[in-house]
Amino acid sequence: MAMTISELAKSSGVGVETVRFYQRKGLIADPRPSRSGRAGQKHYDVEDSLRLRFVRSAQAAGFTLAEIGELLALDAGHDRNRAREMARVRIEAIDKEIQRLETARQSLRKLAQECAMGEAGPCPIIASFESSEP
Amino acid sequence: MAMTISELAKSSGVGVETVRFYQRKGLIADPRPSRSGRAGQKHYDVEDSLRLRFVRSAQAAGFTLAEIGELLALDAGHDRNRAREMARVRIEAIDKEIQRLETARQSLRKLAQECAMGEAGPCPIIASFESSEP
DNA sequence: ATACGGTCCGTACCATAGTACGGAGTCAAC
DNA sequence: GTTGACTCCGTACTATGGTACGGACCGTAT
Repeated sequence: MAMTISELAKSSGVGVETVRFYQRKGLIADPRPSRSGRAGQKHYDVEDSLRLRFVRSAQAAGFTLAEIGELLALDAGHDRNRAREMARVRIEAIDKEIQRLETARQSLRKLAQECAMGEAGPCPIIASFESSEP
Repeated sequence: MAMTISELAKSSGVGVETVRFYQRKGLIADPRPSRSGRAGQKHYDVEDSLRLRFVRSAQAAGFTLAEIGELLALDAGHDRNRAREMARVRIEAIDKEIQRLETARQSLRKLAQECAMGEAGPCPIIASFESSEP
């Protein structure tokens, strides 16, 4: 059950330094000095591993580390309403971002296509800022 | 036609400091000492404004400032193939990102829904890392 | 003539999310 | 009894994209 920091890191697909960074940020539990292991070393268990995985997946959902810290605090206080609210806000932000990316994608595709046909003149991908030269 | 730096900044919706920052990065043309204006001051024109707008829209498409610098250099060398290639790569990256966001959105929505119905137990948004507590 | 607003330039600082480094300790094997 | 692997801890550094600050200067209005 007990893991060293490098085992924990490997089990969650992050680096040792990243684990320590999250520790400093309070995102994973304060490591407990091990009773049964080497003096001065900490040990971690499956709970820590799952918590670390939660951090990574919350990050993938676009939460910042600060927000993830808040989610963890909310959980400690059993504040489900606030957690749901945060999820809602994040979903809205994701939707906006998807919209923005799709717009960018469209215009980029259009420009690339214009650029592909016709070798004359400046590339339209870049030309926009040249269109009013003397 | 000639503008001061603050007029240029305003015309493109950025701050004066940001204009100078882009200048240092070589993203907008070296300002020319003004002939007709105040001694020691630079002036800018519509071309600069368009260039600044190009930087902002390329940024919106997800290009980094370094890539934008490359695009501008390519334009100077009339290298349309490379510009098209960069656009293609960027479109692929955008597609991947949209996919990633849609996945994140789905799982977040699912979690929020699970959280909404049923007040018992820990919030599923956060609970994942608690599921194996003793 | 001096205060005000604007500019120039260099440098420092901010947030975000890590990554690296150096010194010290500890354990196990050889 | 020393080497190697691993850990701890603090601090520093990285990249990205800005943002702010302080001193100097310039021109105009009062």
